[in-house]
Amino acid sequence: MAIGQRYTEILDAAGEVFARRGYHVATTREIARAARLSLAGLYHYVGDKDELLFLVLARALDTLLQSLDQALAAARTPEARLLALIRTHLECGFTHGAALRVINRDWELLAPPRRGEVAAKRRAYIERGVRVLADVDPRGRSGDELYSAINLLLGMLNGITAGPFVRSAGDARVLAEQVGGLFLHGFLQPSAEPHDAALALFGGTHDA
Amino acid sequence: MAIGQRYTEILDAAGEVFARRGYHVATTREIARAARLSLAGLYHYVGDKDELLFLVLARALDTLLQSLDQALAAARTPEARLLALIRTHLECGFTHGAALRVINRDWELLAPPRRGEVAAKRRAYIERGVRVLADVDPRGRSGDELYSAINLLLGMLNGITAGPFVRSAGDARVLAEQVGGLFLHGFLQPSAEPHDAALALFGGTHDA
DNA sequence: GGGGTCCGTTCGAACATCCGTTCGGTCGGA
DNA sequence: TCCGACCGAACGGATGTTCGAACGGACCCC
Repeated sequence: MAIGQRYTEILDAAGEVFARRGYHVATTREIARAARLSLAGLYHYVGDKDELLFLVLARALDTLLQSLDQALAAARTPEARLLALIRTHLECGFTHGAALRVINRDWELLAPPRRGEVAAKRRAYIERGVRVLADVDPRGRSGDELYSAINLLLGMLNGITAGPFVRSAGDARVLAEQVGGLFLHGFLQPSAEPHDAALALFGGTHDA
Repeated sequence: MAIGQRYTEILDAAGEVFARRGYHVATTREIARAARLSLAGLYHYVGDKDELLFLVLARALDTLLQSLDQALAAARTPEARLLALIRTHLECGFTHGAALRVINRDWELLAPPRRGEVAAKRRAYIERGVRVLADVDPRGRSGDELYSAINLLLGMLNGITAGPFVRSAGDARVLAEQVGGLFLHGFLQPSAEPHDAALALFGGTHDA
């Protein structure tokens, strides 16, 4: 492949616009302008608005999966692997927040043939999560239970990255520890770490 | 007020269509058809598509808040109150799943004046959650920490109700216990209850 | 080296369609 | 006769998409 540089620029622009405005509010004209291209020029590179969304989603999921595998390989203990998963997810949510937001909100808008492909990548990602959870699980939970648990965890993480929180990548590390601690030991855990100001870093779900 | 019955029928239809298709994909013609009304007939009752979304959201949030207050008043211990919150949220997500889905996905699409009103209701709901969490908190967490924690919890719950899980209201009770247990005691908790098949009730995030 | 020609890139302008919204009018009961 | 409920038909605008053409460098043949 080794796709042209112009091509990736267009995908970057499209991803940014999709994330900021949502698939249906974003117009092809707006995307073309963001890519510094005329409308017809955009259609020279891409056949369809749907294809544009697909490319953005596929690329984002690929880098997310790649980052995850890299982080998992570097971690030693099962617990560290879980922390790595959480941190990677948050980091991707902060740095490429644009793309991740599109993934969670707009991927169902894809036309069926391409949606299946994106769904497969999503499943692969969740599959990784299940294996990580299985390793830290003290009691032998069933696959379905682990599947549910990882969905709960991802729900928490997406709740963080979806809202207008802090977006510094530096926060991801300390934030991951907090979230991981809560997930592993629960809200009732007496007092895990003394650096408790971190959870206060991100706020709530506000409006404009 | 005591709004006419036809009016609430229209809101029901609109909420169902919004939930199934999303705000921008749903057309006023589709909503009119679902309400067994002509297009112009729909506009006799409602001035705007935006107003329609607002009414759906406002009504859903009102019933959610009302159900929550009712459940909270009936619960005795702080822990029971947290369970009640979780169960109410899940029940609303299952029975009126349509509306809740709209709340989490489409409320940002409202035009600014009405969006503020909905945001206020949202904040009121979260405020309830913060107070509930404050009561079960063993260490004295700050308001911001509690705020973050309730957002994490709601993220989990929305992750459940957003996906294509089981929608029977009977599941909500046992599911709430499972989720509540996980949130309070953590994933590492050795073995809380023996009835572990419940978490397996709901599946993952699939496609069509 | 020069003229000709292809081809990738880019554009302005339009086309077709769909969607939110409105207008004028009909019908039936008070 | 009035009035609210309801409808068929249209209007205006926005949006995804396409068409035909211009520009410019690469390559070829003489």
